[in-house]
This record gives sequence, C-alpha cells and structure tokens, in this order.
Amino acid sequence: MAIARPIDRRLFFWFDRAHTILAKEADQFLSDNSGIGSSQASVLTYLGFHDGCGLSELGEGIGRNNPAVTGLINRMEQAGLVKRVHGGLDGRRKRVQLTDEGWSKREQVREDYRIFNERLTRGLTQTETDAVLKFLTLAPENLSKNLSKK
Amino acid sequence: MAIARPIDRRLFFWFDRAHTILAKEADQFLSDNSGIGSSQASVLTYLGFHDGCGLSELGEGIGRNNPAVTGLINRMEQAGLVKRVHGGLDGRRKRVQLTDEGWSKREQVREDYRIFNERLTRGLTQTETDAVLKFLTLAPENLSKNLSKK
DNA sequence: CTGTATTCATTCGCTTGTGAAGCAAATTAC
DNA sequence: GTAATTTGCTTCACAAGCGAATGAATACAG
Repeated sequence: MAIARPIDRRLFFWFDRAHTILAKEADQFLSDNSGIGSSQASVLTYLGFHDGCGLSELGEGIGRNNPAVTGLINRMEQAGLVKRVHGGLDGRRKRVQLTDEGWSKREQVREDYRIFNERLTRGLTQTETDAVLKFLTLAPENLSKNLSKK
Repeated sequence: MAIARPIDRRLFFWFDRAHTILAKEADQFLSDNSGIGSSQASVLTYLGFHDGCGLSELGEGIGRNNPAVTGLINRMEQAGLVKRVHGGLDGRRKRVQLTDEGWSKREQVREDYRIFNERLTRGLTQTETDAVLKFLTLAPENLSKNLSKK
C-alpha cells in the first residue's frame, strides 16, 4: 500500500474549513432568495422525496440528531412550512408533512440549490464532481461500519 | 452547456449532511485519542505550518471568523496549547504560538488525522481523492470570487 | 499636524447544534 | 399477564459559532 501523501492527511481539515465557509455562503444565499437557512432547506429537500416520514428518519436523512430535528421542525411548523401528523398505529411516532406553502418553498429552494451548486462545481469536470458526490455519500457510511473495529 | 443532472443539484445537501456526521465522528475520535475537538485540531494543524501568525490570518486559515477565533484561542491558551504574544511594531496585532505542549499535541493530532482520513477515503481511488481535495480547496475560492457578479 | 477612515481583536446577544436524561408507547421475555 | 427493555420524541443545560457593535492602534488625506 502506498504511503499516504502529506496533503491527504489533511483531508478532514480542508473538509471542515470548506464547510464553514460554504455553509455561511449557502445560508446567506438561501436567506436572500427564499428566506430560510440551509438546515431548513435540507428538510424541504428531504421531505420532497420522503414526505410523511418520521422525525427520526428525517434526522437520519439530513444528518442531525433527534433534539436538533425537534427544534428544527418546531420552527418550520411555526413558519407554516410543515406539519406534524400522528403516525397511525404506532402512538409514539409522528410524521412530518410538507404544507402547500412548504411544497412551494421547496421549489424555490430547488432552484436556489441549482444555481448555488453550479457555482460550487465551477472548474471541476463531471468526473470530478462525480467523485465528490461519491465521497460525500460513501464516507459517512464507511465510518459507521468501522466504528466497532477501531 | 449540459443540463445539470438531478443528483448534482443536491451537492450541497450531501455536503452538509456528510459534514455533520463526519464532524461528530471526528470530534469523538480526536477527543478519545487526544482530548481535543476538531476546531482545536484545526488550529494545531494550521499553526504547525504558520506558527506565530496573527489571529485574523488564523481565522482565514481555518475558516472561522474573528469572534470564533478569539474564543477558540482563549480555550486553548487556558489549556496551555498556545500562547498569545505581541505582534511587534503593530500594537493591534497579536500573534499565536504553539507551546511545547502544543507542538506535542500537534504530533498526536497528525497521527489521529492520518488514521481518520485513511478511513474516510476507503473505497476511493487516488484520483477520486484528488478530485475531492481539489473541490474542497477550490469551492470556497470560487464563491468569494463570484460574490459580486451575483 | 489634525481629523477621518481602516484594521485587528474583543465583547455582546442570539441561534442552532450536542449529549444526557426523561416520558410515554410498544415490544419482548418469562 | 406482568416486568423489563426498546423505541420515538421531547426537554434540559450547555458549547461554539455567527453578525453587529465596540475599543484600541495605525494609516492616510488635506
């Protein structure tokens, strides 16, 4: 196996740095255009594909823990973007649904993301963008698998 | 120009999700092994290459704003990892230096990152890892350039 | 020179996330 | 059928980052 190159050792360093910078920009951009932040945008995006899912599943989907989701959905319910409905047979479960306003906001956000993401990938080839997406989806999985065999 | 593929539109969504998950893991991992969090690890990493730099430059380097750096350096000074020294001719400026303990902690962190990053890139080829690093260094730059011509 | 603008760092008030603990509903074990 | 565990969500206390405002020191314009 090849020796890790110095730059590779700083992968997470660059990842973390890029995230704080990009997240600020994304929040600003979304806030200017659609009046919400990136966490709420994540919820809208996820619910667009999984409307009516439970709160825990939502947390899993957007990478936040349960207390964070509770707060996030409180604010979004307050803002009229989503509503909690009872989960049917299971009395503990609550499902989250987009309201009409939520669906319409989601369309705005899709457009914002389209522009923003296009800007992010300037200077990258399609192959490189694919590699980035592969990393972003694979790495969290890799970690959870390797937790045990430290 | 090619039409953006649906998956590409969610680039930032995946980026944000991956970051929260990875950051939690990284904090846990670093905390277990070296007793510090990822923000402090970033400072140690950056200072390893730019020991004695000013607080603003440090913030730029690790992607945090000035108030965040002030707090971070307060905690690290408290912990004996860094010290503030006066910036010479310019009476406003303060420089940050690693203490002996800081240098030694930095070595630990280097090793932690080596292991952690190796884990992150499992399943990726070297070419793909390179693409990820290119993205992480390029995207923040791209944004700041494009701020004006919204 | 002197007044204005700029820069570097800090303080302040607030938001959002975290882990730990708690509660109620459902499931499993015996 | 009851006790013990697990699951889904919420509450709580706290950590850390953000923007805005502030305080000091320097630079610049006339």
